[in-house]
Amino acid sequence: MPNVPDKKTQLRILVVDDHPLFRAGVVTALQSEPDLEVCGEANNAASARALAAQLRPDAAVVDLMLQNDDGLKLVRELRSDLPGLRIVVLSMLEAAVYRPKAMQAGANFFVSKLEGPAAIVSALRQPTAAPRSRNAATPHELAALSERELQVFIQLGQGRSTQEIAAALNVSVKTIESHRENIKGKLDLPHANALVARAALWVREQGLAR
Amino acid sequence: MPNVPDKKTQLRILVVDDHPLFRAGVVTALQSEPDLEVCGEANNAASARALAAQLRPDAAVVDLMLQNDDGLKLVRELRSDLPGLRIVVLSMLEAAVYRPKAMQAGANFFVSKLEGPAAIVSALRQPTAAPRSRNAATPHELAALSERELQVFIQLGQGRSTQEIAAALNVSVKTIESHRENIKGKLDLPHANALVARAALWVREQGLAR
DNA sequence: GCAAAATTCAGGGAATTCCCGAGGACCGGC
DNA sequence: GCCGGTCCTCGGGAATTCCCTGAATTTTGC
Repeated sequence: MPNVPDKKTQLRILVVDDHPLFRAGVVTALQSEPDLEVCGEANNAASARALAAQLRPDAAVVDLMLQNDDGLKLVRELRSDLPGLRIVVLSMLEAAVYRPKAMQAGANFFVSKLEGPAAIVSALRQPTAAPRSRNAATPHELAALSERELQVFIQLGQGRSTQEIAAALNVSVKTIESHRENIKGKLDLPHANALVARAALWVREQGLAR
Repeated sequence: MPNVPDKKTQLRILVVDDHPLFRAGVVTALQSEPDLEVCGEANNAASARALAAQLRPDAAVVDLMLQNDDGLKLVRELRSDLPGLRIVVLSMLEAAVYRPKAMQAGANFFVSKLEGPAAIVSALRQPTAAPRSRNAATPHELAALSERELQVFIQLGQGRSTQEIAAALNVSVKTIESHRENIKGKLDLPHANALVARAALWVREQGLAR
């Protein structure tokens, strides 16, 4: 029943997102384009890699915030597994912070979820930009934070104690203390209270609040 | 052109979500059900209220995390505007935390975005659970704080250290420590980080920042 | 493969937090 | 006028955190 366009020009796409509703939205949007074909869907990193290896799609649309996995790590792995893969990263979070990280991890495009389906379709059709790591302008002040530091920063903003964070991340309290110090350095914050207050506001803006 | 089922049994639904992709997913899912009809879409609180007033839908599907607006506030307003409206709240965030908040704000159902489209459809078809809006208000959870405690609380929220606050108020550090302890007791906060984070959010809401 | 960055943690003194207690001021009620 | 309650102010002291230095290991970037 479905029309079968020229297979040479049809892009086969893998969609990775752990939110069923959101994934459905993406798939619907892509399926309505005749030159795009969703060849697989995954809701976690492991099945994404497995499907990618098996299906060898032309492109992958990957959500950064996977429930149990690290989206950036998945991007790196996919880039390593299939160097020619066109990777479009989606993220709910602030583009200024995560675009550089995503691009550096090997993504070809970054689309905010605030943008519409057209942005994804457009990205998929773009002549493949090299996985340029050179991030464009205005790096957000928090872009300087590493992934781990961001995790700690978020939990601080949620009002958790150093001890609680250490327990949650399964590392020593000393490690969290180090992260706190590094974050303070990168954000130029004078002491603990300023750090927590700053983190709380950011977390609120990002909708990550308790 | 469109099929026109029995108007008595067809539910007219307003979809509110600021993420175009996500909204598309929801709309697609609902439109595929013959007894449901999406009569309007909004991407912010203001247009949601306007559309609700104009279209008078039977139900609304509302995302809790709107970029520039407060989803809970919108739910309260919709409940107040159209007491008979069936409100289904969607949220990316932790259900255990936000379900009670949403229900108290006047929602009839709460669906996690981790659940599929079926959960929304199912919720819309449920016999309406009482809205039990018994909210009235949360006048000032901070009303219990004394004048002095409020001063300390505000400065904590502005990211100042105990020492800085003591200097600013011309009292001993020990005094500020006491105030901190009393505030923690009154607001039922477990430790310093929770206190500062809480204060930072309140200070921002009141426009007292920096 | 090498340099840089990230992540992990230790040691240890300084500082803060946290709990217990307490004295004087103020205020409304009996 | 006495009494109970709250407020504001501090002290002692143990527990905890902060903060700085240093460092080993792993990961990432050319």
